[in-house]
Amino acid sequence: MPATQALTNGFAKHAVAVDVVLFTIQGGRLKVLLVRRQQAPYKGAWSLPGGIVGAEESVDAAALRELQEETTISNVYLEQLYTFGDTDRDPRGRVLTVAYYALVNQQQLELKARQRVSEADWFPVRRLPELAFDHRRIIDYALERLRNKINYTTIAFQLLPTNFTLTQLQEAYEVILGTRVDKRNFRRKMQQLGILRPTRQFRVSGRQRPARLYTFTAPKVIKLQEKGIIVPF
Amino acid sequence: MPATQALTNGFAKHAVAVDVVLFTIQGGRLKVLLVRRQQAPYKGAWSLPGGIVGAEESVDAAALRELQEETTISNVYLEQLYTFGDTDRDPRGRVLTVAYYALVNQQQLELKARQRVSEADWFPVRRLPELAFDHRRIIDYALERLRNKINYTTIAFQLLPTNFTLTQLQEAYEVILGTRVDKRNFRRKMQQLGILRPTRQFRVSGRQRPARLYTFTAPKVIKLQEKGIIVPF
DNA sequence: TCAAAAGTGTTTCCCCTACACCCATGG
DNA sequence: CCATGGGTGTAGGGGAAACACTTTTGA
Repeated sequence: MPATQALTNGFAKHAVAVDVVLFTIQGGRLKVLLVRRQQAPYKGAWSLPGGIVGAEESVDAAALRELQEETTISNVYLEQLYTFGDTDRDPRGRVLTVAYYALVNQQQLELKARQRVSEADWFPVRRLPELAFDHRRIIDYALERLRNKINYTTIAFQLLPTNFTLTQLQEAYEVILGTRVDKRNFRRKMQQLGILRPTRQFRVSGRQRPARLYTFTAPKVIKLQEKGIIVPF
Repeated sequence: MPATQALTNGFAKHAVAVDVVLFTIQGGRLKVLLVRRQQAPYKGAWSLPGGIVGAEESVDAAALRELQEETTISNVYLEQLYTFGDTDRDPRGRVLTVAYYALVNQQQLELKARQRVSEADWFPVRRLPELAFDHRRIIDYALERLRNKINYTTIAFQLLPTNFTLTQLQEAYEVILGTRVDKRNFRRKMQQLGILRPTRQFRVSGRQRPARLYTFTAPKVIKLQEKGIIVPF
């Protein structure tokens, strides 16, 4: 018997799923992508995009695959959240799920709408419909993680286009934290962090003064170990 | 066909394990519990306590069970860490593992030694032996989580006996963070947090002035949302 | 000229930090 | 009386918070 078989015989095996909480900011609200279930249980209910992990597929790869089945987005920020392993999560029987969350910006979103097959839509996190399984709990958990992490990392930039105004950036923080932020303090702190580069472009919207566009200099999401915490203002 | 069967037929199923990083403080060092593997692969190598999740067992319950197979500890602080889902972690084939970490104090430890069957021992996190699988990585991850979380929660108390001196508490922080801490600042900050209650007891050790014993007032691990961050001093 | 958002500095206060000596006890 | 850890206060600096007016543009 090959060594490969030693463990896989005689031990319990489990159905393992992935579920992805995909966040974006749209119309000044934080939203999540939900898909309508085509089969029982919870047929017709809204649920998180997700599915079963393949036999020879890594869990991370499965999460990415599910995301790409629902969208045409690439280069998404995707992070593992938590594994929900209670025995009674799924009425059909024992299904573990490894939850992820992901962040995209509206530019990336435009691509998506054309390609969708099954019904999917964006819902404000403060106005969620009834959800299948324990997906409401998973979203709550994702939101908590996002709120914490925005304070000491640069994930907020994942929700913005490549070029953005400082007001857009501030709105991202406000929408996620659910609080107002002082404009002058916010701008000073952001500029002190040294992760913004001003461009020579401006964004005109209506009849106000045009706003300067900035880009994010760091190539990836980074941890801010300086005291550059954003939270209370 | 009952609904229970709908999903469990025709889909990939996976072996799912739990692994637990059990920390304690002993002799002024942060240590983890390791057990010697009895079978191939990695036979004879040190590894984290852990095992396969049963068919009808929740993942949390499995982690707790593994802990109790190795120790007689109850009321342990146990927290899920991360799910390692690469396809090549285990040479026998595909095995997912859900990693946990746990914290115990020396009082609880004394109970343990009598009951152990298989070989197990405590190793300083800075002097780990060669480890089976990707367990080294799991320990590193657990340590990182612990170092972060000690700054904004009260988990450090899980490593101390019910009554402890302020010096013991400070040593716990120093051992975990790997840095020295200013005694006066530490004591002031801890007392300001309002989570310590002085007892009327003192601990005598040798020929010095006896140290007052304190207890932790909060019933559970709590988040410190005040600015009571502990880190830099 | 008006509406609407962009952009900009200063002061106050509190918290973090650095730092050194006396106390109580057992041997 | 001496060695050992227990226990205590203060002064200075820096970052966070509060706060309001001018600028630029299109209509």
